[in-house]
Amino acid sequence: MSRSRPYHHGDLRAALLESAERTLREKGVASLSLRELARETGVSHAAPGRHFKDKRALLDALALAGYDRLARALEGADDPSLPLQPRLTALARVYLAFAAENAELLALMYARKHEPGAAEQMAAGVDRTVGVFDRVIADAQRRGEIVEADPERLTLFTGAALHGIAGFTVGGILDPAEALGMTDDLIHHLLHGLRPR
Amino acid sequence: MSRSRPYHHGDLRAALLESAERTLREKGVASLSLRELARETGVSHAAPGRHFKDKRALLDALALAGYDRLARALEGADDPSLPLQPRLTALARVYLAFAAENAELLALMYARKHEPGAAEQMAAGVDRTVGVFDRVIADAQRRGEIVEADPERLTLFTGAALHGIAGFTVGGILDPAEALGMTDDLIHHLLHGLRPR
DNA sequence: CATCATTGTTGTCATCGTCTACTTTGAGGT
DNA sequence: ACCTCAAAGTAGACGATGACAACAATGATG
Repeated sequence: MSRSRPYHHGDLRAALLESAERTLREKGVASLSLRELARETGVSHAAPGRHFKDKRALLDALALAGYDRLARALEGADDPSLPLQPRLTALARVYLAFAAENAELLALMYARKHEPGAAEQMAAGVDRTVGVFDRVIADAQRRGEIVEADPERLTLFTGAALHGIAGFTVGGILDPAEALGMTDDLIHHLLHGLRPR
Repeated sequence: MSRSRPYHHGDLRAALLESAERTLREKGVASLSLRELARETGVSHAAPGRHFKDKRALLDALALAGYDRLARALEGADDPSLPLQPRLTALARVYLAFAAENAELLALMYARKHEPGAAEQMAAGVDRTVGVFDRVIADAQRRGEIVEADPERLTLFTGAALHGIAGFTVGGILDPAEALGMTDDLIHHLLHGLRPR
C-alpha cells in the first residue's frame, strides 16, 4: 500500500525554506521557482501560497534567516577579552567565510527590494550584525586603541572594508579562499592606514 | 497619412539599450521585460531577439556600457599632479556619485552571472576601472606617500572600502548623499588608519 | 536588377506567479 | 462522541514572459 503522503505536510513552511536555500546555493536566485519548489517538496503548485504571500515573501524569509545565522556566527566568534587587532581579525574571518559560503544569500540579504513589512525586520537584522562591530569599536575606543572619532562612522568604514571584499568574492572578482587568506593583512591596513608611519 | 514606421527601425539595438537603462533606473531589473521593451520601442515582441540572443545578453551589454561610462568618468577625474589624498578623494567622489546614480546598473555590473562570452569583456571593464586606482597607488608608492606593500593588494583594499560604501547605498542602508558627504573622512581613515598615531 | 543576408513580424510553446473555488483535515467546544 | 470551522492542501484558470520557428520586407552588393 503506497501510503501516499498525508494530506497535510506537517511543516511545509520549513521544508520550503530548506529546499529554497539549497536551490539558491546550487543554482542561484534566478532559477528558483515556487512551482519547482513545490514539485521538489511533493505538494501542489499553489501550496506555497499558503505560507508565503509572495515569491518575495519567501525570499525575505530566507534573508531573515540568513541574518540570524550571520549574527549568531559573529556573536559566537567575538571574544571581548582580546585586543583590538586579533579580535577584529577573527570577526572578519567569520564574515568573509560566511560570504564565501552564502554568496547568493548575502546578495539577497543586502537587496534593495523587500516586502513592505519585512523591511523593518531586515533593518533589525542589519543592526544586530552591525552591533557586534559597534561593540568592538566602542571597546577599543575606550581603551584608546582607536582614534577619537564618531564611532558609528568608524564602524561603518570597518563594515565597508569587509563588505567590499565580500562583494568582490560574491561577484567572482576575487577567489573566496584568497580573500580569506588576506584577512590579516586587510585588518592590519585598516588599523594602520596606507600612509607610512 | 500615418506614415507608419518604416519596416526597419534604423538602430533598434541602441534604442533597446537606452530604453532598458531607463527602465532599469526607474523600476529595477526585476521589472524589465524584453516584451515590454519591445512595446515601448514600437517593435514586435520578438524583434529584440535579433540583437540580443538572450535576456542576459542584453543585461550584459548594459553592464558593459556601464563599465565604459564609469571608467571614462574616473579617468576624466584623475589628476596625476595632485598629492595622494586629494587625488584619491576626487576619485572616490566620482565612484560614489556613480554608484548613487546607477545603483541598479552597478549591481548588474558586479553580478555573478554573465553570458559565457561576455565574462572576458566584463573582466576587461573591471581592469580598466581598477587601472585608474592602480596608477594612483603606484604613483603614491613611488613618491613614498604610501607604505611599502604589494601594490595590487593595496589597490584591492582601497577598492573594497569604496565598493563597500557603495554597496551600502545601493542596498539602501546608507543615504547616497550621506555617503558622498563622508568621502573626505573615508579616505582620511583609509590613509591614516583607525589606530592613533 | 537579381540575390540574399539582415532585420523585422506573427504564431506557438512551456513555464511562471498569482488568484479563485473547492476539499481534506484535525483541533476545540459542546 | 459529534459538530463546527479555520487552517492547509488541491485543481484549474489567467495573463505575462522568454525563447524558438517559420515567414516577410528591406536594402546593400554583385
